[in-house]
Amino acid sequence: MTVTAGESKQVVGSEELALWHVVRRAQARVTRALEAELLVEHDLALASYDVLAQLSGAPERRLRMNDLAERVMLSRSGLTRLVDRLQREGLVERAACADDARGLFAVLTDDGAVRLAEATPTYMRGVRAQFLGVLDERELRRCASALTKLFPDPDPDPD
Amino acid sequence: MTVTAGESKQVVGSEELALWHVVRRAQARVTRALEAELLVEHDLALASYDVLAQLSGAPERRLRMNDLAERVMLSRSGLTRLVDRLQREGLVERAACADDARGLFAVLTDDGAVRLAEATPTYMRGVRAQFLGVLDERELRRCASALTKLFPDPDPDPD
DNA sequence: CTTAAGAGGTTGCACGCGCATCTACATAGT
DNA sequence: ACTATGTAGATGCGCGTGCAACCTCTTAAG
Repeated sequence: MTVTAGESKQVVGSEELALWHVVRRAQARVTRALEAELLVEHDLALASYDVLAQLSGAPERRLRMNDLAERVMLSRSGLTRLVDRLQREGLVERAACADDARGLFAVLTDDGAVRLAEATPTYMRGVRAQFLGVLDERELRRCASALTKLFPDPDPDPD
Repeated sequence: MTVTAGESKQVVGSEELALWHVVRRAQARVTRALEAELLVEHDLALASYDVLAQLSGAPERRLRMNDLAERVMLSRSGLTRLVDRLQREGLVERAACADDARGLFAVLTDDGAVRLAEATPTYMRGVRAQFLGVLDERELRRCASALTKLFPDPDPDPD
């Protein structure tokens, strides 16, 4: 701990903290833009898009609720409600699990697949426009590899 | 648009999208950890910490509500409520603005400064542990510079 | 001075989320 | 078989947040 816990200003690894702040700002910015675009153009929240995308990339287009919750970074209860909504819209179904009687699958319906396909270009465009437009490829690759060291992503990246 | 909006799998600039996903995961992960630590150790939400930090770095330890809202990436109404809470805790005060009768300053109190000083080591430690521990300096600097191009940060970085 | 347009902040409202709790099932341990 | 511990999901509840509407003050236009 290189910190003195002083009155109000201390300097410690400012570059590292700067990166963290930049990441926060970037995330917030892109998330907002993406959310708004998806909502107006496809009436689809970003979290919903995430769910559909994960299911789409999964074998048999189905995932256990628990699994899915982890992948979309939601609490179990949060996912329960979200899947409720998506089910009401007919984009997702629940299916019992043969191996485990208490388990449930969230299954992407055909309608869900269609909505996902419709929304994906918007998603792509949003990310590229908001997030990547300015960066060149080498820098992107460096950032990705650097950050990936820390967070080995469990998603097979269905995009 | 290099996207065909196909059935379920299309590939387009996978590195760029991968970076975006990594950033999202990183942000979520660190945010959660930070929030939890600050909450248990200092009974302070991350958003509250942000407000205190911004005020601490501002001249006269005060900022216009509008300004502050933008810096901490909250809507005006969101900030109104947050400052309400902080004011109830005595960490922040509201002060009228001489130049503009409808304007208000949020002002960091001494108690607020103390709480911030107490919490800052936890914040630092959390960021370093969760976010930076694995990365080496050069990579960090590259990421920072790359991302900063996109998001020129308005914060004077009070840390 | 009067009016119109706009910006700063706050309030009503609804929504999405997490935590704690609960039920149902699973898997030991005896 | 019986009990205990743990896991998968769902529900009650409270909280924080954004959007739209509102009020107040400012600024420009006539």
